[in-house]
Amino acid sequence: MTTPTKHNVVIVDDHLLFAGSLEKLLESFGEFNVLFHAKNGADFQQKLKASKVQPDVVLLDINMPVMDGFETANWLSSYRKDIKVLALSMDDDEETILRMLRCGANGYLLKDIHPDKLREALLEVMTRGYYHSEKVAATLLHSLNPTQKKPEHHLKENERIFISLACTEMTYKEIAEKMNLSPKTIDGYRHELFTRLQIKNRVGLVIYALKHDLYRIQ
Amino acid sequence: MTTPTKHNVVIVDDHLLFAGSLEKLLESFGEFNVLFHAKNGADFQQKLKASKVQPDVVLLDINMPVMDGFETANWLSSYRKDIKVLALSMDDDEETILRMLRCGANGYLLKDIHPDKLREALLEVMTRGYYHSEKVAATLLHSLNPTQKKPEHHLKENERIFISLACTEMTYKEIAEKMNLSPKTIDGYRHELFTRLQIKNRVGLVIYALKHDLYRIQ
DNA sequence: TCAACTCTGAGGATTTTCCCTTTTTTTGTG
DNA sequence: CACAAAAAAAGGGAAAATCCTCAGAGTTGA
Repeated sequence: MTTPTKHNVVIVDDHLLFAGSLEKLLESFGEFNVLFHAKNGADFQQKLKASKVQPDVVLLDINMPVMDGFETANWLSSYRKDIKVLALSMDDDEETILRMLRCGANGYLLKDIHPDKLREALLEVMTRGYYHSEKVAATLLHSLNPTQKKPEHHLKENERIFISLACTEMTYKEIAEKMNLSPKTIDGYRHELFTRLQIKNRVGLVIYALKHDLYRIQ
Repeated sequence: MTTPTKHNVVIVDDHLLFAGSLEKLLESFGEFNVLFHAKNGADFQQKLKASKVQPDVVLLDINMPVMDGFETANWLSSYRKDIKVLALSMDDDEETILRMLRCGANGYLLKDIHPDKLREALLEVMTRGYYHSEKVAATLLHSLNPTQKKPEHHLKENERIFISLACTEMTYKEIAEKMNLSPKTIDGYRHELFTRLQIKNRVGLVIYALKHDLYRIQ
């Protein structure tokens, strides 16, 4: 696959040295043309609006002053969806990766990758629309499997039932009827659970239930 | 990149005709060797345990009798994690795709793709560990952005704050203090919201908040 | 058999929540 | 400024939730 015209790239990074050398690297590949640099999101917004040529891809650092990568990606994805965003970061924790992707990044690259990977990622993000390294792909898949939150406190069957009913708009009296128990027994359940789970009121119970998957919204 | 030995593939699909032609296709690529066929998950289990050579990749149909693709992938990912699973299906709905990935599939292919894509997917799933078509990648990303459940009821800033505080174990009096308002004002907020959102008590408020992403667990 | 334990539930007190109505204060606008 | 609308606050009262202590009925196990 040959490309007649070069792909236009913009680099947004507050570290001049890094941005500069990144440009050299990109140009050494021969397929890319760096339109301009920006030192943060706000700077990027300005320069992008002023630029006659629009970039195909933006290499976006996450940690920046003034307007960070999250904000910038968010803005760009509403401003021009066709411009691809490749996030660059030192950070490989799930939280950050997912947050960046949620903000509309089309790919996520760790800064410590081999230069060839960068080329691969850039090309892929343009042809395929996305690129994710093994690490990121794994993270994505992992995020699908919400870590099994097992209730550490051993709950009896009736307690389980009571908790899920407590997550509805029923009063305790109604819950008692539904469970064919005296309201006073329900009173006892509640008190026991409050003590055992170290919570103070029904809201705490609802939050506990949701955290431990004893009740599901919708 | 050349491969000295061929990659071993197993096909699990109840449609003999499809499985047979798939084998021919794979062998026409020259890089793959089909170890055996199985007509469902149970059949696959048996044959895998009996086989001396272990496959590198399993092409797994989803819709099968006896033991479907979900179950099979699930089992395989606990039995032998190093055997890659490439799911094959006619189904392109988000639900199915995500479910299959959750069951441990390393890739998801629609049956109506171009044969070349199959080859690409097989090679990629072995080298990279995963493969996802544009459609699937888009689905994955989409699943990150839980469809914006926008509060249909327009909420004022203070109402928003109040709601999220109501999701904690604070009493209304404490919430009032935190918001620098009289408890009676909070009383008013609550009553107004109960009426407007058609809920009966604080639990209803918590549930509403969670549904509409005004409060997040953890 | 008897002590220990669990489940159930009663009595009674206090606090919090919930509801309805009215007043005061703040805010926005011509 | 003046006036209307919105927001904040208050009073009073009923219902629900919360917090104690205690007791009987059944089960279990040494």
